[in-house]
Formats: sequence, C-alpha cells, structure tokens
Amino acid sequence: MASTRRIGAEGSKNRALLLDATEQVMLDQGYAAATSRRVAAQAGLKPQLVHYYFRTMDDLFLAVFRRRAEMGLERQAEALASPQPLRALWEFSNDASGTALTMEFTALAGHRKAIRSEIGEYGEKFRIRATETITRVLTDRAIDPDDLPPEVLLVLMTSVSRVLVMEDGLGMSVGHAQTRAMIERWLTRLEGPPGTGSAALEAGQAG
Amino acid sequence: MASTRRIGAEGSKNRALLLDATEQVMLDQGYAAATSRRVAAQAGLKPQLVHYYFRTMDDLFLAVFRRRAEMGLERQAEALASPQPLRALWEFSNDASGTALTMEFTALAGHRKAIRSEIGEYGEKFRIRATETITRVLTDRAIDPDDLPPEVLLVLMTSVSRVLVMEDGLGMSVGHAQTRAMIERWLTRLEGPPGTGSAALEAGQAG
DNA sequence: GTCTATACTTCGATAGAC
DNA sequence: GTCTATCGAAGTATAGAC
Repeated sequence: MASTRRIGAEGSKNRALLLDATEQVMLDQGYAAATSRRVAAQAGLKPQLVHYYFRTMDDLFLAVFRRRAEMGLERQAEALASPQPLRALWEFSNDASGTALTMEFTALAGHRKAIRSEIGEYGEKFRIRATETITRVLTDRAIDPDDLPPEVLLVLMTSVSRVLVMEDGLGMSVGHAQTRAMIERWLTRLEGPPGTGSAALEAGQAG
Repeated sequence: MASTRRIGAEGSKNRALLLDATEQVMLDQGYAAATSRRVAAQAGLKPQLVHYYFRTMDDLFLAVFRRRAEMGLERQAEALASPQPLRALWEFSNDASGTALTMEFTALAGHRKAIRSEIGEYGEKFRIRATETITRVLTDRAIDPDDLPPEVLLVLMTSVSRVLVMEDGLGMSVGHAQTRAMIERWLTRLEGPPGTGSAALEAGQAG
C-alpha cells in the first residue's frame, strides 16, 4: 500500500511551473540532472515542493511525459490533416527541442521501468495513427506498397530526424545537409513543392 | 592546477575490471546508474578504488569511451575491407550492445562537456573513413552521386540501425521487420546476396 | 490546500595508511 | 604501487506546521 500523504492539486500554478522546469533542465543538462533540487531551483521553488506535487521522481517524469505526449498526438493530428501530411510530419519531427526531449525520455526509460512501457505505447500509437494517412498518400501517387511500405517510410523519417538532432547536439555535421536535401527531394516528388496542395502536384506532372 | 594525488597504473588488472564493470552497468541500468559505488560493486571492488584509478567520474567515462572507440575503428576497418563493405557496415551497426552503449554515451554527452567533443570527433572520423569506401561501391554500381550521395547512405544506415535498436528496447516493433527487409533488398541490389563477393554481383546482372 | 523542517541515503572526492 | 578511512555535498522522501 502506497503512502497516504496528501498531493497538491492538479490545477495548481506551481505544479505547472515544476513541469516546465523539469523539461528545461532535461533539455539543458540531460535527464540525469533533473533532480528534485535542480528542478525546484529552475522553478524558483523549494526542493520539498517537488515531493508535495509528485510523490516520487518517477511520478514527476511521467507527468512531464504525458503532457508532452498529449501535445504530440494533437500536433500529429493537425499534420495528418494538412494538405501535405508527409511534409508536415517531417517538419514536426524536426522540431529540435521536441525530438531532444523524446531522446532524453528514451534514455531515461533505460532504467525506469515504470516509464519504459508508457513511452513504448505512445510510440506505437503515434506510428499506427500515421500509417493510415501515409498509405493514402502513397496510393494516390501510385507507389507500389511492396516497393515502399508506409511503415518503412515512417521509420525512415523518424530515424533520420532523430539522429540528425542528436548529432547536431554533438557538433557533428558530415552528410547532414545532403541528407536533408535528399529528403526534400523525396517530399517534393510525393507531395509537390513546399506550400502547395496536392492539386498543384496533379497539375505539375499530369500523365 | 589539478590535484597531485597519485593514480593507479594503466596496465593494472583492477583498472580493466572497472572499465568492464562501467560498461556493464551502463548497458543494464543506463549511464546515470554508473556511480562510483555501483561500478565498484559490479567489479567486486571497494568504491574508493574508482577514484584511485580515475581521478574523476568524467575520467572514467572517457576511458571507457576511448577503449570502445578504438575497438570501433578497428572493426570498421575490417568491415570496409570486406568483400561486401555495405553489408558488413550494416551488420556492425546493428550490434545491439554496441549501439546501446553509443546511445548511452550520447545521452551522457548532454551534460558532460568534456565528453561531448570527444564523441563528436569520433563520430565524424568514423563517418569520414567510411565515405571513401562507400563512394567506390556506388561508383562501381554506376549510381549517380547526385541521386544518392555516399554520406546520405551512411546517415540513413546509422540512423535506422540506431532507432531500431532504441525502439526494440522500448518494446516497439511497428514497421521494424519491413524496414529491415527493405534494407536487405537495397544491400542485395548494391552488393549482391549475402555471403557473396562482388564477382557474383557482376555475373548475376552483367550488362 | 500549501509549504517547511528534517531524516535518512548515496554520491564524489581526498588524505593518508599500508 | 595499492588500497582504506572519512568528509562534505547532494539526493529522495516524509511528517507535520501553517
């Protein structure tokens, strides 16, 4: 049976401050630096408040992750509903801070079992939701799903964006610009040039 | 001026034990769990010995990384010299524990500046060394470097292998088998079926 | 509902014994 | 050349005051 200690209200302002502060510390110094003391300092609060709003540090990390996951699914839905879903998805997954946070959580999951399953489930949900739309795009373009299955396209896009963000953080750059240019060419082939709807694509290369 | 405290000999047996133990803890529980006490416990030694052989924890992590980096460059050289360098490179980068360690170090770099630059330099060196060989493979296959620059192929391969290993660890699987199959097809197109030299490729589709 | 005083654990690191 | 005794700082978490 868990402790019966009281927990701060969900709507509290300081609780939100702590969530923001945790994200910031994770981005600036990595998840391992997100200790109760440092998070509190970043939020301008006393360390003990962390344990008032979140019983354990795992609870805090989970709350941060869930807030981000919710936002992520919303932004994904917008991207999938846009005129150029692939391009929108690519731009979304290239959001540096979002991707960096995802990577921190992935690393964190390595030794926090409570968090691992939650991240895995979110990742699968995210990919499954996108598959339907990608399938439609490829079908419209008359791409044989045996040549390029939609799931593969998704794995490729997220893989490349993550590694580029990761390597940028390490000061690496060999092949980055060329890879981005190549993806840009693929996107244009599949959805037309940036900023156009699919109609432009039809007109541009009918027949 | 740094401390003048004495440091254990490089060839010492316990020093090597500590390096092994650190890798093991990083793989099992993540880099944040690699504390002096836990590393020592894994090695069956007293915690203070960590600080005898390595002045700071950063020194320890750097020593672990350098040992791995050296091994990595050697294995890369073998792969590049093999009859199917692309395939050998792909298999090498799919070594789960090696990739997992690389990811731990990447995460570690997020808040250890001394380590970040070293990892970045190694990554660039690794990629630059591979570029020459990949260029040759693509040229032999008459692939226009504008269609597929060698650096892009390298970024794609390392990106996918890393993310697949990462996601496997999270229990994710959507699109994995299909992606591996697709890479397998590309490798076969570029270097022939597994286990054959380039001669077989020439014979198989001459003209 | 909000926050503080405080207990207990673990950490990195050093000085000095063998 | 090798290892131990020990310290001060930092970590998580709880009980209880406002």
